Amino acid sequence: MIPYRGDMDAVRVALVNDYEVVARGVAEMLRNYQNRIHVVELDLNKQVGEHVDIALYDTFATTRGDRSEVRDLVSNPLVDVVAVYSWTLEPVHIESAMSNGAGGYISKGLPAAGLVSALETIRAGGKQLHLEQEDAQTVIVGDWPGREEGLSEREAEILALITQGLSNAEIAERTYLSINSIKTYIRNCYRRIGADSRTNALLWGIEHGFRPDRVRIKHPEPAPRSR
Amino acid sequence: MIPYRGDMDAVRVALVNDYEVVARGVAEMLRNYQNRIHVVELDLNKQVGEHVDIALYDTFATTRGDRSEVRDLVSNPLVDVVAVYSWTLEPVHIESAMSNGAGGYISKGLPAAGLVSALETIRAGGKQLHLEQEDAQTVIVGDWPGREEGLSEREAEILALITQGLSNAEIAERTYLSINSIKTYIRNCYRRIGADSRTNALLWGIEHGFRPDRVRIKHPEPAPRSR
DNA sequence: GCAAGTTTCACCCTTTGGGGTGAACCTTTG
DNA sequence: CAAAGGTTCACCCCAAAGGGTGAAACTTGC
Repeated sequence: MIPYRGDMDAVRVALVNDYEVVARGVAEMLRNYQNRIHVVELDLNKQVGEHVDIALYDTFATTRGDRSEVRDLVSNPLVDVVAVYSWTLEPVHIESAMSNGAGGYISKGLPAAGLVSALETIRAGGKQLHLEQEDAQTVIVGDWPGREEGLSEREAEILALITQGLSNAEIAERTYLSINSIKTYIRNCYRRIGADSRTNALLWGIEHGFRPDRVRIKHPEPAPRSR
Repeated sequence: MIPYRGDMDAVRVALVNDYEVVARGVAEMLRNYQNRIHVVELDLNKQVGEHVDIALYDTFATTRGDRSEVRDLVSNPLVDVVAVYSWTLEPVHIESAMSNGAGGYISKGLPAAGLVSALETIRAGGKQLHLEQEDAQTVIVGDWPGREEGLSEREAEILALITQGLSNAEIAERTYLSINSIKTYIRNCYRRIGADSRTNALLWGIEHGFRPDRVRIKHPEPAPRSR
């Protein structure tokens, strides 16, 4: 009845992040596992537009700070399970995501095989948390804006949040880091890209792919005034 | 020999400013004087690409801070005379422009008729400085980005320079104003557009036409780093 | 093992930005 | 004439940003 048995068993996964290069990087990681993971295209609005077993939500530079993405994904009837994919592994953050309805939490530190295994396990209703790799395999990392320019993923994330217009305090809150860590990243980031001010860094970011592909930038609405 | 006597006498003028809406605003002012002023289109690079009697250089939010635009225009063999069009009328600034090769200086406070008259006079080799209107005519102002959103021209100029990535000190220097004036304008500007930070104002500016149409934004070059 | 890179954080100090108040002058509008 | 708006500036004070130094833990590559 079904032409391909492999496709029938493959986990249907939507990769969700506002930076296409990030989603593409994850897709690239999964390329060698096409018989086990079927990456589903998002619709024109970058939404999950067809049924998927798992929406894999990458937390890189989230454009909303209230974790509402997870709740939105959970409430999408086309999504069976939402799995959060993040470097942040503290229990308080994991709990927060789960309480928002996530059905899985996967560390970005896992190698591709571990990610695949985690997705399959979650789809099958098994263990939800996949935080550590189980053997010493080489971790193949994904992709992010600014990587070609020499930015680490964390540096890139901070710059992306600057490019969204967030203050240092807001970035610290968004990333669960200390303000001091943020300042350190900013310092390093400016040094790398040759910026000497926030506005210049922001403009550099806009020119180098740091603008989210979904335009949900935090900035003020116009204030009309009669003149 | 010449089909239209009017066109033969009309002053050929190129309107030069990095914000198209500004140039368009001036062109609109001159619309009722088409028999006396022929506005010449710029080429695809926004350069003066054909012979003109006068290049009218509007100083709104100049994207270069060293007055090199005037010198560049002066050295363009297609340009007979460069006239600076500005609100700034202090002798020191006028002298600076003239010493850079400008052959005229016109106040933006002149009504359209005064501007037309000034252009004709300059083209004819007469008086170079046209700083005050000679009678109480209604001043029809030009246009600038953000005008529809309720920004005054000065507020818009400051925001445009913020959007170019300049610091307050740099803006003060560029506009010949005190740092305190800049801060006042910024305050008022933020209130009008509903911004609470520079980065948000910058992002607003980008979304609302404050990006120069010629991409000569002051921002850093990439700093490549081997990784 | 060592060096370099990444991540995270503290602390010190300076610079830049931002909100407020007040004031003067000019122009336009009612 | 008065009010409103635009332009310009001073001054006060605080917040946010930014540069520096140091340190710890971990990972990766030589």
